Amino acid sequence: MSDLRREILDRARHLMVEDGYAHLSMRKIAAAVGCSATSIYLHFESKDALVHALIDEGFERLNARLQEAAEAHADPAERLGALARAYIRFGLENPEYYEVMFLLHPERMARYPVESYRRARRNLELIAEALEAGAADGTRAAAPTDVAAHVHWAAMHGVVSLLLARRVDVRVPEEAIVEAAVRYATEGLRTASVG
Amino acid sequence: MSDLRREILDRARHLMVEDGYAHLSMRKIAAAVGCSATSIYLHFESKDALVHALIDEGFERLNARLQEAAEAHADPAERLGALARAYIRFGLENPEYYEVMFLLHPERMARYPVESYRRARRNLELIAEALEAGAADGTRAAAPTDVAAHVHWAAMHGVVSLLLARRVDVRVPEEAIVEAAVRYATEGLRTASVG
Amino acid sequence: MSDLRREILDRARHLMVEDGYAHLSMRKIAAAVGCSATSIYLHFESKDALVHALIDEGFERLNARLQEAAEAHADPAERLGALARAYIRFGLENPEYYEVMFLLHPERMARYPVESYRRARRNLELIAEALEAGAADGTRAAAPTDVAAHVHWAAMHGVVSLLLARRVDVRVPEEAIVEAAVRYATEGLRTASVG
Amino acid sequence: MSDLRREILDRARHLMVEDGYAHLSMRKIAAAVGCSATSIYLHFESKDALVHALIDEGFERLNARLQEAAEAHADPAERLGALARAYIRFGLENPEYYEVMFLLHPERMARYPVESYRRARRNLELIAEALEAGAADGTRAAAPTDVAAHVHWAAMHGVVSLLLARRVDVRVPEEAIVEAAVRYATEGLRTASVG
DNA sequence: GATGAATGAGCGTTCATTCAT
DNA sequence: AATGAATGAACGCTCATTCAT
Repeated sequence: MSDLRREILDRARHLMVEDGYAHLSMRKIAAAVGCSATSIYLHFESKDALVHALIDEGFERLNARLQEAAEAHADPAERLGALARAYIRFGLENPEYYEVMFLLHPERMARYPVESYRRARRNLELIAEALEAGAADGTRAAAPTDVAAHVHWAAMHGVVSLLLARRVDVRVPEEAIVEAAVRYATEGLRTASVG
Repeated sequence: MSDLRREILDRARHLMVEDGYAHLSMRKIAAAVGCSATSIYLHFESKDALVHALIDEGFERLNARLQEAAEAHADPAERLGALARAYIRFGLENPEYYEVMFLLHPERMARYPVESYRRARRNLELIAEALEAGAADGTRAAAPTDVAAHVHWAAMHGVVSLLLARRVDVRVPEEAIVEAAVRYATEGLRTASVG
Repeated sequence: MSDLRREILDRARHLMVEDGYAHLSMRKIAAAVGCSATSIYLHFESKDALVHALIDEGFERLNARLQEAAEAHADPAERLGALARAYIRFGLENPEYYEVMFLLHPERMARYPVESYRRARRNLELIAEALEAGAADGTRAAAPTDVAAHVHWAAMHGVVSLLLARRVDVRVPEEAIVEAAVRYATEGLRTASVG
Repeated sequence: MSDLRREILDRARHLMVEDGYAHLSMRKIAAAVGCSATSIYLHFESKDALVHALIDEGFERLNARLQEAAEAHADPAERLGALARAYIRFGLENPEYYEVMFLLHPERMARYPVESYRRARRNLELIAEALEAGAADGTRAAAPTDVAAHVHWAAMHGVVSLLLARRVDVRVPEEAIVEAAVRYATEGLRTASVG
């Protein structure tokens, strides 16, 4: 992959977290990179394509983190907690990726390649697998794990997106919320929670 | 309130859910309403003012729903569940309001009157009060309720925003996710969950 | 003349000196007056007509000042000096009038009634008469007084417009320039100056 | 310098003298040039920047003319006359430049680079130097030359601006006025005129 | 592989003016 | 005598994109 392509992606990410997706423009990226706006088109078919590339990268990185977390813990409950923590951490540490990964509605994103979304789904599967492991060893009720996995994910996503959007009262320490959310996810999905 | 003003707000809301905030423009609103772009300025000082009016309306409606839910249940746990259900329902039934209320970063929204944000905070207080009532009657551990309230809110918000963004696999029934999330919120915030 | 009409003219004048002619707008005048923009049209056919009314008023007032100055001095040289001083003073004390009276090119001012310009010409005649009186009593060479009158006028106009436009170095005292210009006009038009 | 940039400047100048600064718009310039409005922004950062470029050019040309006039005459009185004539000629021959250079109020012109105004001041210095030379050789009283220089300038400026604004009766020959003004300036600033 | 020049569409906003009441 | 509602035209400016070089 060309250096310029790499540079463009990085600058675009940073611009996005600074000014927001709405204010991301080809000109500004070019100016930040130090090349002409035209040059970007040598590496990306369009602005959409560039954004899609960022989303892809984001999912790849998130996947790696979750995979790592999952593999580090054999115990289903621990694994679930580790997944939750890894997810939130990723979001908070990579706001540039997170925003573009989840704040855009797919239907509004002209022709986003389906294949990329498949990767997104892989994250859910990691959660679902942990839940199933829990069901298998009896620490967790057998239940529709796909539903539970979505709820788990939603809880994590909610924390990340409220924090990133600065919707949380600054007097409430971020770390406390994260830890409570992780515990919440771990405990909340226990036996009783999914019918 | 003039008919046109009402019409503008309604069309703007609908356009927002169709095209997203990013693509909302005065001209498009005018076209949808069937008036000139200039006419909008007879009712709203600026585009920002129009959006703020929508946000205000949204918070007012959400508030009403939550208040109603809270008042309908004396039992803290039930009240918490009712709040969760009301919140999610509101979001899913009013995607137009929800998007503009919660998906915009406040810092990027230029001069949104502080007073309106106070109303937003009122929602959180309703949750916090239910949690405190639970702590008082012993069904719930005494704990920093502000943290717990945020986590509760985040879980609901996560469900709403993933569903609105069509991030959830269509084969998983929406209703199942909502119900699981509500139960999850009710149970998950029990004694053990917040240290 | 109706009170509102008077009020409109006055506010318009003041707005003009504050924001400049370019930024004078019917809305702003209306807001300053405290009436609706539409109401202005009950008293003035158009924005141009309003501006023309201001110009008329301005010339009327300037005329009065010059007439007064001319009548106060029998000696031609003194009269000339008095006219110069009166002219400059008028300009500096009534920047609102002066700007609109002289900074607009007549050809750019849709249909300005010729009759008003006749009043403008009367000012020149006052100067010309003083010059002719000087020629008659021998203190001044017989010469084309219309040319001399224009030059006299131009010198005064130059001082006023540079001062109003803040083109003059602030370290040079305004009063010194005015006095020098008056003396200049009085002396400079002596015998030798006009061939 | 690109051809288009040159073309834009030229057309803008001509439009300004036809319609006045107030009616100068990017779209009109573009239409006159035969390019899109957007293209102008490839050569000028903003409308202000374009106007500033015109002002700069204007001062450069005026400076050259005055410098040339000053250098052509050793005798102070002659030099003063030559400066006056050169100034007036420049104004009458370059109404487009003159308007933008002197008819705009600097305070209303948003961030005009100070450095450019320094060049404007250089013109005044040329006059002041001639006056001082006159004082030195005794043909002129020692006196505050800055005041006298401003008055001299004002007289020339008055002639130019009245003529450009077509304020002068067409029956009075322009050439006669110019010559009288030059003579006036030369003589009028003699010994007696500045105390 | 890289660029400068160019553009049509669109943006939020302001304007003078008209018209029904 | 006065107004609120309405509008078409225009404003300066930014955008993603194309094309010849």
